[in-house]
Amino acid sequence: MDVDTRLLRYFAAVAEEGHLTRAAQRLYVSQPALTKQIRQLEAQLGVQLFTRSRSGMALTEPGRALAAGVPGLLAGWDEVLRDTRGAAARAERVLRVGFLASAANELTPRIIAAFTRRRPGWRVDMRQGSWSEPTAGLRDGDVDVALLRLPFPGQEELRVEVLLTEPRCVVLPSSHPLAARDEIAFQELWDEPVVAPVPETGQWRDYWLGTEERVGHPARIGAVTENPDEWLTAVANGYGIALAPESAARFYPRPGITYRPLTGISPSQVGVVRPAAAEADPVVRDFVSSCRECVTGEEP
Amino acid sequence: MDVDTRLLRYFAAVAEEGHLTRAAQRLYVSQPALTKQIRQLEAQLGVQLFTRSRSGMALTEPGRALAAGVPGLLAGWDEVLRDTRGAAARAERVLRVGFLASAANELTPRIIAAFTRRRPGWRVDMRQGSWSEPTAGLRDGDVDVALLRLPFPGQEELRVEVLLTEPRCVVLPSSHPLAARDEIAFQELWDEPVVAPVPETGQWRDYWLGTEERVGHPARIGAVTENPDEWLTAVANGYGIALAPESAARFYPRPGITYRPLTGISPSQVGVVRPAAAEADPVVRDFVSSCRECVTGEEP
DNA sequence: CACATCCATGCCGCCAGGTTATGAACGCAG
DNA sequence: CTGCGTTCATAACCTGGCGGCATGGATGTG
Repeated sequence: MDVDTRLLRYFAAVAEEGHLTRAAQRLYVSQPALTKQIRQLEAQLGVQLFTRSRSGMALTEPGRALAAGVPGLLAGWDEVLRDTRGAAARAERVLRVGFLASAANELTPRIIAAFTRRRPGWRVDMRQGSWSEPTAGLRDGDVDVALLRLPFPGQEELRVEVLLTEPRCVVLPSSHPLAARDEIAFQELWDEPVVAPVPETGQWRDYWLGTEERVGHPARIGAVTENPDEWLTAVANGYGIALAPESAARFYPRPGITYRPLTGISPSQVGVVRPAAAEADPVVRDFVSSCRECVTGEEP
Repeated sequence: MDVDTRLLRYFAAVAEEGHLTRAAQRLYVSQPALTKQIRQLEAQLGVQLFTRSRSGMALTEPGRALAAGVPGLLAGWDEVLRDTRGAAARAERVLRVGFLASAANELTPRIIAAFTRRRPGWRVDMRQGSWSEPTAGLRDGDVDVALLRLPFPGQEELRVEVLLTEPRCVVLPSSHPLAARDEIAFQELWDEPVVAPVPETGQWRDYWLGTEERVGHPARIGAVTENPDEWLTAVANGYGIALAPESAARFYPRPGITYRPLTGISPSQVGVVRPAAAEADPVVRDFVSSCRECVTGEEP
């Protein structure tokens, strides 16, 4: 018997949530669509998977059996998918490099140039991840190596090598009173609402909220954003201020946005990150070497 | 990314066959349909899986990666499916009993009655398997226990208990010269074409061709059939003769068909069969006990 | 008793998969 | 060289299924 993995995901969602309605909104489909799908799954299997009631959908015994197996199947499929895509990238001589916002700043093109010198015929694919995925796809095998700002969650199980350090500054709406100042102390911003990344980013979020430097004074969240564009727009619209690396002033200038130097806050670091397993991959090693080469002296 | 397992089966077939056209006929779909599906799979993955040429479809490197993973996924799904159906059967108090043709003859209803006495509230589901599946679904987990004629392929890894033994006879078209005889020696039939089961049945097929008793004189196959109906029809139409258990004369009488006693051939045995793992299942044990009870004396 | 919250149903538009028929490229035999 | 058979690709068409909206029915709650 054949099924679509989508149908399995539907089933898993309903099994987890215990409610058609809630599962439906989590899956971004209408509730009737889910009703139909689940009923069809039951019909195809010839098995009743749920007992319906006013208070939701409860798994039956065979439903539990299916629910026990489905996550493993989906994980297996995702893994095969990644392996296939990885093989395709290698076969096409593509190195997939993940990053979140500005990657390694002005260093980035130099790194790519150095890598291309080492590996003629290879191409570098720069892939910007969303902030809800703090490793830019590295943990899921969607990229081979990543340029990330530290710290980020899951950092411990990955190989990290710091490339550069730069001060953090503050992003203000140009209309903000402090925007006129030449330099600002972080403490002056403690009561300002902050435009923050999504909660999944864990310590990365804390870092950009300046939690450590607030010594217990909690940050007030003014808006939650998924990527640099949303983030700048939110600041420009006055939802709050934000911390940023100094280079953001060069990479993300924008009308209505003002960057100002900040004191009383630690600098930001950018590192090159790869899974421990990739240590054996000569192409990844070459990329890391290229990063090192661009950092250590030999400036143009 | 989502896929239908059907699509994965398509891919696996093409990968194995190396030809779109051949895979298409193996899958019973048209070649254009396969073309479209495979191209769509490639498009969804963003990966070229095959290199096309006049002489077929050859896997690319990423194609090989996918081909390596897909069989495991499909096997995993089939297993989850079986577990779910098995759980459903247990939950509904259904014991699924497989058989191929006549099961345990007149004993069958008595066995079911005895089982129902031991397990009130349980229902027995008798499932006739096709001859291309010699264990009637036992090996695939489609049934919990089976009533089968011995020997059959794969017998060694299953628990078998002989229930009854009965002579084998011959099935002839009524118009056959030998149909007039009261008793026939097997040797007289050596040159007759035989209506045989499909080749997958292995030693089961050999047994019903009488290979052992032919001492090297090979059987001539007159027709290949999948189930009792096809088999009797083939005999009635004169495609050949066939061996059968004596009870077939009672269970499968049919105009144009004559059963005659046979000498010079070993008798047939029926056994109750279950996987070693089912030894722990009290319901299966009760069924086996019921079989034993009906065999040992205590006739009505 | 009205209301909120479940899931189920009916209707409709659209897309994806299948089929048949046909085309294009190539190898092979006469 | 030419016709035939093989391969995969393309085009036109039909249908079934999926998803969306609106609504209904059952059940507990203020």
